[in-house]
Amino acid sequence: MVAGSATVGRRALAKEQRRQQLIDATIKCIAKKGLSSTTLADVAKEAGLSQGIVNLHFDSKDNLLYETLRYVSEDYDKQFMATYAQTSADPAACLLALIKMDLQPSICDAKKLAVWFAFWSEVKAVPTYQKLCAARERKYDDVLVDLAARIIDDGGYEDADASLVAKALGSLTDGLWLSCLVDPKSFDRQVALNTVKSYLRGIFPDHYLREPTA
Amino acid sequence: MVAGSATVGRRALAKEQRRQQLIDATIKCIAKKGLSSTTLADVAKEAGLSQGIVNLHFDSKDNLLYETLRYVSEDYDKQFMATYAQTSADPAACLLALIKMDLQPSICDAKKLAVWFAFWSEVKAVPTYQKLCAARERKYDDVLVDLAARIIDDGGYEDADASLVAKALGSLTDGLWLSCLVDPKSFDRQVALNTVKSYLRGIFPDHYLREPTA
DNA sequence: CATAACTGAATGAACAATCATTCATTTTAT
DNA sequence: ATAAAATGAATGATTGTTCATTCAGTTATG
Repeated sequence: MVAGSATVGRRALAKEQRRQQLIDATIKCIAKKGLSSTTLADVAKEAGLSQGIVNLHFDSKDNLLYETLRYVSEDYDKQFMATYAQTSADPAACLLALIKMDLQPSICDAKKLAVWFAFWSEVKAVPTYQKLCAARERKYDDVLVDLAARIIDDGGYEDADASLVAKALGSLTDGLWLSCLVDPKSFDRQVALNTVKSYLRGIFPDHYLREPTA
Repeated sequence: MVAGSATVGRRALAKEQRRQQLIDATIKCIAKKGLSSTTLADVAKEAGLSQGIVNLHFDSKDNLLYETLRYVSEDYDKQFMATYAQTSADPAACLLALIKMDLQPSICDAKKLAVWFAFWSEVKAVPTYQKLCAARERKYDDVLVDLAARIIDDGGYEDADASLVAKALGSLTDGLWLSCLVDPKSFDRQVALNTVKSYLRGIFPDHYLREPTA
C-alpha cells in the first residue's frame, strides 16, 4: 500500500493516538452492539485494524473497558472543569452553564450515554467501576452543593437546602440523560433545558426569573 | 403430591413457576456478575437446576433476557397502577405516593436497578428493548402530566407547565435511582424523598407546604 | 390395591460456535 | 540495519444449544 494519505489511520500513529483510536472504536461498538455483545474483533474491525491489536495496546479486554470508562469520565471532567472555570465567579450563571453543558450534544448523545449506562449497570459487579463512578458522583455533588450554597446565601433563600438542591439538579440531568438514551426521537434539548430552568426559577426566583429564552 | 417439602425447587413446580424461578435467578445473576458476564450456566446454577434448563423453558438466552425485562417492567407497572388507583382522586397525594413508591426498597434497590440499567444500556442495540422501554417512559410521563395539570388547575399555579413538571419529576426519580445504584452506601431514602419534596414545595407551595416529616 | 405403561419435566454430557489471547512473521519507521 | 508496530492464523477456554437418557408423577390395567 502506497501514498499514506489514503491509509490514514493504519500506521504511523503515535502509541497514545492508537490507544485513543481503539477507545473510540470501543465506544462506537458499545453504542451499536451493546456491551454484552462487543468483542475484541468488533473493536479491531471498527478501528480498521487487526485481530490482536487490542491485546497489544491494552493487554486485556478488561483493561480496554476500564480505560474506556476512564476516558469518558475524563472527557466529561475536562468539559465540566472548563465550564466551571469560566463561570464560577457567578454561581447562578455557573450552575446554569453546567446544566447547559450536560445537555449539549458533546456530552448528551445516545452514543456516549449508552457507554455510561453500560458501565453503571456493572458497578455492582466490577469494584473498579464502582470506585470510579462513586468518586465522580461525589465530586460533582460537592461542586453543586457549593454553588447552591452561594446562591442561597446571596439571595437569602432561607428555606432552601443546598444539599437537596444539588442532589435534585444532579439527579435531574442524569434522568434527562436516560430519556435521551431511551427515546431519542422525542427527546428535545430545549425542552430538557427548560425543564431544569423551570426548577431553578421555582427555587431561586430572584436569580433565574425571566431569562431571555436563549 | 406427597409432602414435597424436601424437594422444593427440584420438581413438581408448575411451568409458569419454573419460568419465574429462572427469571428471578437471571435478575440475581445480572446484579451480581453484570449482564455481560451472565451465562446460562450461571442462571441454572443460581436456580439450583441443570445446564439445559433455560433452553427448555425459554428456547434461547435472548428470549430469557427479554422475558426478564418484561417481568421487571410489569412488576413495576403493577405497583405503579396500584398506587395510582388508591390515590388518584387527590392528584397532589397521588404524585407524592408515586414518588414514595419509586423510592421504596421493593423498587429502588441496587439489585433491580442493575437490571434496569443493563437493559437501558442496550436499548440502541436491541430494538425490542427500545420499544418496551420507550413505551414505558411515555406511559408514565402521560400519567404525571395529567396529575401535574390537575394540581396546576386546582392551585392556580399559572406559571407552571404540567409537561415540564412531569418531565422533571420523572427524571428526578430516575436520577435518584442512579445514585442508589452507584453509591448505595451514601444513598439515603429519606434524603432522596426530601429532595423530591423540596422540589414539589417549591413549585406547588399550597399543596405541599409543611407536611409532617413522615 | 398393586403394578405396569405412559407422560413430560429435568438432567448433564457432548457439540459447535464464539471469543480472548498468544505469537511467529511481516511491515514500517528511523 | 535495527527496533518497534502491526498482522492474522492458531489455540485453548468459554458458552449457547442440542438431545439421548433419567426420573417423578399420573393414568390405566389386572
